[in-house]
Amino acid sequence: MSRTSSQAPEASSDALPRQQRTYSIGELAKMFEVTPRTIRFYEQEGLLAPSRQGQKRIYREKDRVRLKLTLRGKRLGFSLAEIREVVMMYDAMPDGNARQLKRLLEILKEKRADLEQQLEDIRLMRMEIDDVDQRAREVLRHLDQED
Amino acid sequence: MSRTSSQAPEASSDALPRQQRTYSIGELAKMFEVTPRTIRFYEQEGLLAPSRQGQKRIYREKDRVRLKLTLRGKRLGFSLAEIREVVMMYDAMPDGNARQLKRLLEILKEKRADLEQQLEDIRLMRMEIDDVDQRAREVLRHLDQED
DNA sequence: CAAGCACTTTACGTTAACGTAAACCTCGTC
DNA sequence: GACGAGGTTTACGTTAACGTAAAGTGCTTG
Repeated sequence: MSRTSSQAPEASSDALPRQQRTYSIGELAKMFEVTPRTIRFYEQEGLLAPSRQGQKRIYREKDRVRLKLTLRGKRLGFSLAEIREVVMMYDAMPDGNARQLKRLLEILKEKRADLEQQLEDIRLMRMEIDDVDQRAREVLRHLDQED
Repeated sequence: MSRTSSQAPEASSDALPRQQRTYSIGELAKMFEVTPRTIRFYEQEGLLAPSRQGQKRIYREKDRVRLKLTLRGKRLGFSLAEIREVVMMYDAMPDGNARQLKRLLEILKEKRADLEQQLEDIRLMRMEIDDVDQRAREVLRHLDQED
């Protein structure tokens, strides 16, 4: 697992309201500590849809948020397909028909269940780590005393 | 599929204390809902080391616990390499030298940090899921009223 | 003894999620 | 006008974590 990624740093110099700012692919990449390749790949997988200015990709606030959510999902071990499933349905919501919406609710329920399972897993793993930690410190203590 | 209840094949199979029980690869596989292939693969990757009885693998309680821990780690998105790192150092602990032990403590610290990050990620993702859920239900409510 | 399991090894196949390389634009600037 | 720093597409390469298929071993059961 990768290191903890910080909260998105505030857009620096300009007094532009976030909603109007745009980002280049390189900016986003540095911001989230991923490569441009990764960002293009996510687009190819249907997770991002930046507009273009000539050939160049232009990312807006919405895209930045999506990328943030995507990376968070990844840290939690979700596949890109799973993430897309939620993200796309979220976008299709406003004009969604009832069946689509109910399907969405189901998916959300599943995801929530996954998260609960993870919480339990984390709890248990924490305990085990603490245990190993304790033992290791104890062995160390004995080694120190031997000298 | 159905378990034909024949006469008890092996005596005292139930009364065995867990510590003495052994498992076949198939038993473990069903127990954890993975394939035998997966278990063999984990062995090949140095995460399990069952003894043999002739050609067949014999799993003891220790192996079962290891498998459990491994699968939990996987659910949390850790790679097999990461899991092995901890598990193997744990085994090397009793006769470990100081440098090894300190390295282990560092690794544990990292893992703990990962878990904390995950807790935060889960918290945020929960909120977002709740939000999407809310919106979806609201849209549904309106659709129902239209009829 | 043939058949059926459960197990074994060997080895090639597959998928997700990118990495990496090549070859090409398009600026601003020295 | 050469150049370097960004960006672009296309396409092949790589790694982790298994899946899958083939061919063999050993037991027990009708």
